Amino acid sequence: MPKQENTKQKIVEAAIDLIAEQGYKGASVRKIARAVGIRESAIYNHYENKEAILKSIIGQIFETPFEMKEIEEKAKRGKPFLREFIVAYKLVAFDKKKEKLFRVLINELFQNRALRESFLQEFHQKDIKRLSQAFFVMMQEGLIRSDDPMFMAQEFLAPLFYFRLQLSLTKIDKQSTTALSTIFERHVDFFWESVKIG
Amino acid sequence: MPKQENTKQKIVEAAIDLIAEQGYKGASVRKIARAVGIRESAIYNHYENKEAILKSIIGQIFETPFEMKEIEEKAKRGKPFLREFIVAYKLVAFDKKKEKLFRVLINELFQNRALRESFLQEFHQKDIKRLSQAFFVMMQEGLIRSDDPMFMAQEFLAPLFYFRLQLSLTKIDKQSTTALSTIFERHVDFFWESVKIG
DNA sequence: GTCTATAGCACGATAGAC
DNA sequence: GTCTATCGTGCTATAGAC
Repeated sequence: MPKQENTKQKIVEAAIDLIAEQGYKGASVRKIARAVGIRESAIYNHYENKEAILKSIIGQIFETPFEMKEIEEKAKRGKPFLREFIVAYKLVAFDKKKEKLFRVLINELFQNRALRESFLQEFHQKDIKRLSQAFFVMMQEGLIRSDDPMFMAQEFLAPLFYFRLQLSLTKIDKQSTTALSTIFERHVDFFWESVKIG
Repeated sequence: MPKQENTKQKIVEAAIDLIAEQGYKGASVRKIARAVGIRESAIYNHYENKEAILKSIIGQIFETPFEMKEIEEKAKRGKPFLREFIVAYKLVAFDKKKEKLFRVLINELFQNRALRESFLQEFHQKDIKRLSQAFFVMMQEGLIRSDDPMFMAQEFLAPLFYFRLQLSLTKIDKQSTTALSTIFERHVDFFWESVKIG
């Protein structure tokens, strides 16, 4: 890997750290350069301007963290599918890098239209679609009660987002996250109890 | 009301508008003064500094929007209690001023420790406590299945927050909110179906 | 690809006249 | 209580030497 790419990556990593902590406006080119160990002007050899760095970061936020194959097949098992989903979700929520990107997301959600649209489309719709497919299968199999699969997917997903936010907020102040460590599994249990048949 | 208080209020209103739109760092004293129709220096006759304005706004975010009296009595009716709760919640979510304050909250959640703590304690805990009380009564009355009332309250509340965020994001880009207008009521229906007995 | 130097502007805040 | 004027700082970005 050439030296250029190394510095470019260092810049974006430093920017993620700073934007997660202080927001886009607080993450000045000066501070980013200082964190990387170069001068401000050198930044512009790698990115056209400050906004280009943000764009590159936004791209990373919505990189699919995990693929789920054979949804229809796995969904037939019912609750184990949800457990598997939650394991993947937790992996993302507790991942250090992904957590930083989550903070960037929240920080800039109301400032950046492209971010908003990606959030509503990628972040939200993609999971909703996948889950509603699974719930549809479960309904057909008679595992869960009949309802609108899309809405059921929303109901399953929405608390996860909230718990993830709580986790992030708790972590930033270095408070104990033990109360939150099992909350994702409890959610699956509660939800399954809510929709299962028999 | 003296003229002083009038200007002071204008300042904080302008600040809310600007912070909701551009964040705390984007809402410069210059811009606030311009919106009020005075010079920057005049701001400092009403607030010690910029941060003092923010503090005053943060106080407003957590002013209790609605009291709920006779929780225990109302909870005995079961679903109608949840409906009443959701009506109050919707009133807040769709209120213009409260929606601006919600944006301020999200914008500065990771930047301001006092805001974070108030969010976790006031915003979250207060509703949780109230709801878990109600669910406890409903369990005693045999209206809903037995479970941890606190967790059930979380499960009821978490989607509301997510839907409120979705609503705010949709409104900011002036997209249609019709799909979201009934989502709160649907949530109550879904939830009640999930926990009711018989 | 990094440096020094600098342009040009916006920021928060203060001093002092009225 | 508001004004004009100003200070010192930090900001994004560019020019040009090495």
